[in-house]
Amino acid sequence: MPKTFARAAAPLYEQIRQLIVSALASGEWKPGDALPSEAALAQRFGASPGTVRRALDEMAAEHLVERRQGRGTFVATHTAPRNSYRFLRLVADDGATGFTRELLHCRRVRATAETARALQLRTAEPVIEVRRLLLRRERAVVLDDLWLPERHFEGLDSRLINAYPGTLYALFEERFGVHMVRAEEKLRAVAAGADAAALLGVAAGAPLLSVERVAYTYGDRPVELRRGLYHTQADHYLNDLN
Amino acid sequence: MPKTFARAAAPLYEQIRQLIVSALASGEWKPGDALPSEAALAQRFGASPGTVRRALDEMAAEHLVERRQGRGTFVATHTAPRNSYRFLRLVADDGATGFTRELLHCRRVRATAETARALQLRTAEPVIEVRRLLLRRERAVVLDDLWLPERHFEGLDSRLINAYPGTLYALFEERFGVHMVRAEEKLRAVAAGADAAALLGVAAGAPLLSVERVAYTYGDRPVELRRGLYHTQADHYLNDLN
DNA sequence: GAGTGGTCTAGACCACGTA
DNA sequence: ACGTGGTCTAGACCACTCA
Repeated sequence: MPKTFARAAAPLYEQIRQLIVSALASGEWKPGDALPSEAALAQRFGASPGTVRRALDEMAAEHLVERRQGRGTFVATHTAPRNSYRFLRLVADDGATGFTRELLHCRRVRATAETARALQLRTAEPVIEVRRLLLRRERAVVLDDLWLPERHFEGLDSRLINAYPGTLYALFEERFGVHMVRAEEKLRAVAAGADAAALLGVAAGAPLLSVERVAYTYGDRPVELRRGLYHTQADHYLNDLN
Repeated sequence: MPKTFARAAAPLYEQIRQLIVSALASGEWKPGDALPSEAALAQRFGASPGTVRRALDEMAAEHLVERRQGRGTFVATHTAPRNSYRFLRLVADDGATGFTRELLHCRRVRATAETARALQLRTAEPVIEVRRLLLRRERAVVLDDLWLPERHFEGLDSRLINAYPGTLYALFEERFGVHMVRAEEKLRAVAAGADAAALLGVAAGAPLLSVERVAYTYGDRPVELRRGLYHTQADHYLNDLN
């Protein structure tokens, strides 16, 4: 193998990582699928197994793939029960987890300037707006508003959401081939408006935790804007810093 | 017949990682110090350089050490400017960062039951209580209350805090040998009480972001409880999910 | 038993920082 | 020129899963 070539380029393991990410983005392997073995990938990319291993280890650390000894390397999926609430940091004070869902509406609207900016769309491009509640023990704790670019979610409607047993991200992945990879959240304390107060069963003006999320799919492309209002009376947003 | 033996030993790189952490905890190398080279550590632990490298890479991922090509591996320190706000996720909406500080008080008190539980102390053990403000552009945005076990922070007082130019965590590390490694935060939206409202310049009852933090030093030992109230009018708590 | 990822080793060479 | 970490390779052996 040639060893010396002007290296302004990324290291080989990083190039391989990006090639595998591209393959994931193109749908060559879908969430839940097994990737080829390390040896096969090494062959395909003309690198040593150790180098491919390093690329896969980094992807596992980013939750792009999941490695299971004796079985293989699998594309990460929101379908797996363990990943159901990967992006939802709200836990009950007593440690309870899990929610029931109540869809309020799902409709086609035009992107506001702000939504367009967050999703890198043009203003007034069609987006799908979803509003729903998350409940714990019959009590609403989260009011979520979502905006999704219609061109990635053609056909998404109330019937589809209500018929699907899993989480929204699992639905997006299964029905629309959009897998969420990471997200950025901005948190604030706000006073409840009249409508939110009514839906969450609190007084108008009560403090709520506002969570604005932009979620990204492969290649850092933003595909969801979400604004959540969390009622943090008996729940809290748990965050590990390191 | 499945062979079910007691417990498999941890892998060698993990054992080595723990040995190095113990050395850090014992103060063999202090924050900012250079560790011995990989080769020297390999010699010391009787392992191959590759195994030591893996241990160090994992420690670098946890921000326990910092690796610099050509220079060496260094114990992570809160003294470095880059780490000044490692645990403070509040950023201005315009992206500005950095604060000025105003100490309100620093005094010796007895641990409440709740504080004792968080810090794994006995109730009524002596702790040091610190209250301070963080300001951005002359405006108070954070009201912080801290509780520290006195046995780890003997001699901490207002004079010391006011005389020290860096962050509290840098002070703790330099003067008391307590280096913060990670933290857990619980976030809620709350209504401002009278005193907090006055200090932060908001109306009583205004929504504030409550941040309860427990910070840990080497070996997952809790050494600080902190309750922050963040005024999130022109600032937000930024969090990356992956 | 065959195939997978996990651990551990050994060594070559490169890039970087310092003296 | 030297010592450091960074990359890449090659191969042995172990642990786990499944047919």
